[in-house]
Amino acid sequence: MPDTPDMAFVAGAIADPTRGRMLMSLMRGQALTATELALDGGVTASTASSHLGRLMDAGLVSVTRQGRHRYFRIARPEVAEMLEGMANLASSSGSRITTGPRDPALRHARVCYDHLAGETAVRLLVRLREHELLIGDEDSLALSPRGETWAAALGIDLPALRTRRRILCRPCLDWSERRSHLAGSLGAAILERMVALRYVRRTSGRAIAFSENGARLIDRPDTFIRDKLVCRAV
Amino acid sequence: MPDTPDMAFVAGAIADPTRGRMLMSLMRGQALTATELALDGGVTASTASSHLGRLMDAGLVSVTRQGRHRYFRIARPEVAEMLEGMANLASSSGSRITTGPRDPALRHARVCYDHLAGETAVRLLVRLREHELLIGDEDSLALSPRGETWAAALGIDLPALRTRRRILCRPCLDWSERRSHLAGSLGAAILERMVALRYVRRTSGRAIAFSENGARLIDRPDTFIRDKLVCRAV
DNA sequence: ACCATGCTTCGGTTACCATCGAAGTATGCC
DNA sequence: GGCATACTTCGATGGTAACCGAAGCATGGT
Repeated sequence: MPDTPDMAFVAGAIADPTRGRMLMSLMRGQALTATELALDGGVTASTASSHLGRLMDAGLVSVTRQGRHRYFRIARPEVAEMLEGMANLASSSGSRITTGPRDPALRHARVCYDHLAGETAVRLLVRLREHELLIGDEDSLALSPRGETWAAALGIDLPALRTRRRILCRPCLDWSERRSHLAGSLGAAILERMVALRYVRRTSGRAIAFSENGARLIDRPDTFIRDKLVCRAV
Repeated sequence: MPDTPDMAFVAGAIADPTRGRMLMSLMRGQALTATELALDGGVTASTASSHLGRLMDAGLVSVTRQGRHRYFRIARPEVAEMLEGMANLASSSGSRITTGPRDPALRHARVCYDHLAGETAVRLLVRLREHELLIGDEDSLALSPRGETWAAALGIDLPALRTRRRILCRPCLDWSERRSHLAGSLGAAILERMVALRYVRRTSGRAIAFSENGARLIDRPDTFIRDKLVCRAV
């Protein structure tokens, strides 16, 4: 366990309502400009600039410059995971009222940093386990050999994922559904491939919409991919 | 993702060096009195009392009264996991110098909230995977059928563990070794059993010492348990 | 060159928080 | 009952941080 001063410093970066709102906006997985973050945070540009400096000092966000625009992102997946953990904790410490987004579209499907969240994401995990593409309990997941074939067929480079020091199959508690969906590097890769294949697209804001193929992949991940392979073989 | 004010409030509870030190002391897994925490935090009793109130308000610690003593603990395993994540993040954001405890005894074996940490804990995970008691990558673990038998033989009630909403096999980055050891409800249960069997005992502070049986369990988890079973069958 | 836009820096104001000593309350021991 | 210990509450003090408007700098468009 490392030094506490550093931990308090990192926690301090999160411990302000304005910076918290900024981080939540960034947790949608998209880069945002300083002006956008000022709006989301509800402060002026000068205040936002100061806050963004604090977040960068703490290593929570990184910046890319493009002309006069400054684009900010969550710095690393580990940051997103820690923020998820803290947000879940914060939520569960309070009342028992329904938590998570109120907007039905967001409850249905949204992005949680870099992977699918919402009802459809929970259902996808259920289906993957029913088809024995993922094995183990909901709290202890691993890809089966069949799952490896499935992921490769979807176009996911598993060896590349495994070179990264990041959990492959990480259950993430979906607070709106109070069940888990799939996070980790595999969860991120699945979303990435679905975007690339145009099986999903972002609607305004944070919700996600599925194409017909995307909906079928969610519902019948095994047979959907098998049908695709058969079509290619013919 | 829940509301940001709650997250900022929780982060704010951690965002003070004194409270950070208190939390780190509690991360050793033992209950501590207010006076002990005042000493560890380096403040007077009145300051400590105020800080402990803040930590309780945030749901990070809980208190048990026994006569005039107040015993504080980390409130829930989820809190410990979030603190681990944040501490690891804080450490990795900085320099590349060697992190983790300097004390060789602590590097060798210590408790990280409720499970074994240190060189021996990393070695145990390696051995469990070599013997195919745990399968999957270091970043994606699950118990094998052989592993289920092994855990039951050690005296671990797996069905009971599985009723809990908590990850069974969770890799936890051991910062002193920069490799993973086993956390999660199984990691906690293994330590609990080893304590009950007197295979390990706490030394002063945070380090842990192994009995001969404990050392053999770490080195040869499979054959050690098999030998034990054979002895019982004779 | 001029103007607009995005963003940063500066300086001032206000509110909040961490600290402690003193006093108070509850518990335990003799 | 008296004293010691553990801990909490109160009030005062000092320091820090969040906020903003104004000014300044860099980039882009005409």
